Amino acid sequence: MSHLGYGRLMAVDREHLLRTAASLLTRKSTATMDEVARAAGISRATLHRHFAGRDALVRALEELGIRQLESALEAARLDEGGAEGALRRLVAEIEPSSGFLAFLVSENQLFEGEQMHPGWARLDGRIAALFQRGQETGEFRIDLTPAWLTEALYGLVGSGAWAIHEGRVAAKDFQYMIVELLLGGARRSVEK
Amino acid sequence: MSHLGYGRLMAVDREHLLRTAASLLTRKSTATMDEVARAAGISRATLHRHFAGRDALVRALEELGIRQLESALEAARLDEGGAEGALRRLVAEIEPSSGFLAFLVSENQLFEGEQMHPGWARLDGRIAALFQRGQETGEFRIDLTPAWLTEALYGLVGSGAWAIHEGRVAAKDFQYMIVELLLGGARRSVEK
DNA sequence: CCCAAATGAGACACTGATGTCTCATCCTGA
DNA sequence: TCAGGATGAGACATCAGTGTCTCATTTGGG
Repeated sequence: MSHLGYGRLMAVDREHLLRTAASLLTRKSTATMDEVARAAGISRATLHRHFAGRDALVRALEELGIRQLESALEAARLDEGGAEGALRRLVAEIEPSSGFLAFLVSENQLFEGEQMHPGWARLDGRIAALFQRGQETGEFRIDLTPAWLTEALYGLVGSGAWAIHEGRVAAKDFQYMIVELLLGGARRSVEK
Repeated sequence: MSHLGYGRLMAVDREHLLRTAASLLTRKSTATMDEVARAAGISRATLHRHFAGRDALVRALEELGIRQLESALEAARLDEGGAEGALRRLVAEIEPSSGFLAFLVSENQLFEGEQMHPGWARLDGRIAALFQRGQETGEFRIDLTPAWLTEALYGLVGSGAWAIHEGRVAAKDFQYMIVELLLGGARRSVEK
């Protein structure tokens, strides 16, 4: 018998379907429902049976992205050790999802007006809290607000993913580029 | 008689029309041709008489954005004085166009595959040259490539514009936030 | 082996946006 | 004043994508 949506026959793996859709839409944000279905190796009819429409699909992808970012935060153990080390771990954990997250951010801007998923606010808060902790321990400067540093992190992650995608920088430098710029800036400091 | 597109009667000011469209699309990137026309106070038919289609309009807007950014580069006098000062002037000059440029960047990503306007490459080169000059004078660190610093600048400008639009940070802090983060980073340095 | 669930393929209507066209009207310069 | 260019309003066809539906087929558990 079925409990909650899981019948006896499970030909399509919803999670795998979502990840395939995420991968495709990361590359081509305007992909059609038909293209998404084909990419996942299923028919458009079946795709519609799992997600009422494009909107529902994007919403589900949004939750996937939130889960991925939450996992990254967990894995980075933001509360442990120095704030700088925590930030380095965070960027490293975010990297695999960076392209997908950039897609979701651009989609979110389109949802403007409608209420956004509360998960983003929670995540923003946790990242901002990391910056604030760094400020309180004296590691980070206090004239840049945690909110701005959080936004800047998103922006740099997006720029990094894009720059790599365009071949302007090497993929292996992702982490270093972002963390070094975010932490140290472009200015050549004296004590280095 | 008319020479090249400029007839005797010029009821619609093409430049003003473009700026109105830019303003609207900056706020609502999915705006319809009809909405663009209404925003400019003209009919859809007239809009089509000036721009063959949505694509042509976006292309024209792209050139407007390139012109604006070029003007910003000129006004910032990138070759004068220290690289840091030049960068501060550049960000200040870019600020008024930041939202519009962010729109164009997102549109450009959609044009992926087709050849992009050569103006962007020229601008990228000029900005990258500024960072390189800073590296050669010893002002900037050399472990972050000019190409990455250029991308990072775009990303931070976009994040700044977005953060202000969302009300997460104050508009008056735009310049300071971006330049300080880009130059000095979040880390609290010793000599400050 | 059998049945029910799940899927694939395709037809269909609907929608929103686009691009084209016509015609009446307005405006401006000569 | 007048002629021609420019505009506004609207009709129209087109197109792509979406959402719904049906029906035949496949699949896998009991």
